[in-house]
Amino acid sequence: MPFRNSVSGNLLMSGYTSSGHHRGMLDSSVAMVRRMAREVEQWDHVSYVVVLGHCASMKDLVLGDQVHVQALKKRLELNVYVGSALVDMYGKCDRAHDAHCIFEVLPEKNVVSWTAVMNAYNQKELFEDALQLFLDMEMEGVRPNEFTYSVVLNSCAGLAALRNGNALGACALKTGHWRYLPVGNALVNMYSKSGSIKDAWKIFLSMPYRDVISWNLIVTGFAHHGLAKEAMEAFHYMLSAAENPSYIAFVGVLSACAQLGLVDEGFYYLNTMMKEVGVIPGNEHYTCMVSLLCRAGRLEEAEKFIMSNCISTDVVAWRSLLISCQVHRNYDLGHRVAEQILELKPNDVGTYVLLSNMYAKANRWDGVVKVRKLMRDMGVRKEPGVSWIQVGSEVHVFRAEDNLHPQMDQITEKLEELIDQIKAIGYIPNCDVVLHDIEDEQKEEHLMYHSEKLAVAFGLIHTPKGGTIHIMKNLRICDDCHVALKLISIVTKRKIVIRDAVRFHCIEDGACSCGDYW
DNA sequence: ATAGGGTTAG
Repeated sequence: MPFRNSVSGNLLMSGYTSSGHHRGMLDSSVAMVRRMAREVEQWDHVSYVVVLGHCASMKDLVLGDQVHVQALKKRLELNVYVGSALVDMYGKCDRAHDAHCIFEVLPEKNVVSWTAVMNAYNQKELFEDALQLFLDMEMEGVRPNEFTYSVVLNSCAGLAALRNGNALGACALKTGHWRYLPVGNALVNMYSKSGSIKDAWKIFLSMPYRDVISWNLIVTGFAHHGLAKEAMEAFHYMLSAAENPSYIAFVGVLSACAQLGLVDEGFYYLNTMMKEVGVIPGNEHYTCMVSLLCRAGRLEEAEKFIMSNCISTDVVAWRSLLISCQVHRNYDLGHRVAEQILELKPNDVGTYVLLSNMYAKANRWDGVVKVRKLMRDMGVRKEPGVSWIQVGSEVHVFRAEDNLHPQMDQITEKLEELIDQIKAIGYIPNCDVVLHDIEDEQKEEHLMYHSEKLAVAFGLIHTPKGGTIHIMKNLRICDDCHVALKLISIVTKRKIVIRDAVRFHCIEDGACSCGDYW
């Protein structure tokens, strides 16, 4: 999943058993509906729970709604079992709001009801709300069990809320819930997505059992952190543990190779996958190969690779090439690729922004204006850049040129001080990316107020000396911020971990783990 | 008898 999820504001902090009279109920939904109409008079609350479980696993909202109506007629919707099953069904059918409404009116809520509604929010990527529900549940005195832990750890992973995740991890350790495989996996996932790959690895090693998901998580975790060697080692460790190498693990290894431009290794794994392991490569793998070739500067080969590997209709693969055209300043190919993408997906915001940035880099201001007009005509708007940082039990959110934060004066002052300090050791604002925010006016100070710079300044004020600063961002970090953050890591002697839309940048002593290519 | 949980490219 791309790390695009954002946060909203300052908060925080079945199956069917074929026994008895249920036999044969699940032949098909149509048959079910008919049968329901015939037999519904005889249903008790257990029947409802079983049928709703079926609707949930089949994501059959049509049937689910009908069962709901019948349950209302019989006044069974307030039964804690039926109610929880309804919450779960609506959650799984992507109707978090309905799930929450049913949950709200339940007179008796147990840990299952709470877990089901939290899960419904996770499904919708409303991780902040899910986490808040967990806190509410604790206030009500309902004790979490292993199911709850794995769900709420997932919310933390989605928010990259390391502090909450850590606290929950400590509880899971104390209560022993961490021994359950899904909880262990959720912990590995949470640490990895929150920027603490070392802790993810620690948990992974201490897990009493591992399954293919544990292995996939650790391989892709290393990959996201740009630790290609470790990803490959984990992959081979996986093989030696007699775990079948999976489709997903290969995605991890290939993306690790792509990040470091290890062309030979990448092709070696692609061949191994097809010829020795018998896993059929999919779009994900081919896209990794495209970015691998791009990373090595072999753009024309990358283009040929897309055309000859059945992914010529895959926007992600083309966009990977487009980004690379911008990085390598190959504007002719870039234009061709942008046209290609817009033919496939005329409203693709990212493509317009990249195109405009390419024009800006080439000082083609006429082109920039043209793209802006085109965007307006097409009615596409750039997604605003948002960065956030967790300090204490609160998440603080910054938008580019945000002046909404109550401590904005102090933050600006700190930032100006930092900019002066890094200018003294060679920082020159990089105007290429002034138009990163294409909707905005072309003012110099835009660079200075990119959301990640604000978040770092805030982090420096509010975290203990020498502590690592963890920042999350919904878009990819821009060139100028990347340079600035590297220099800030020198003058402040701080480690800065920033997770952007696609990967982690671990910045320390003036160097970044991405090797300045992303 | 009956309800709830984990992984995938950019």
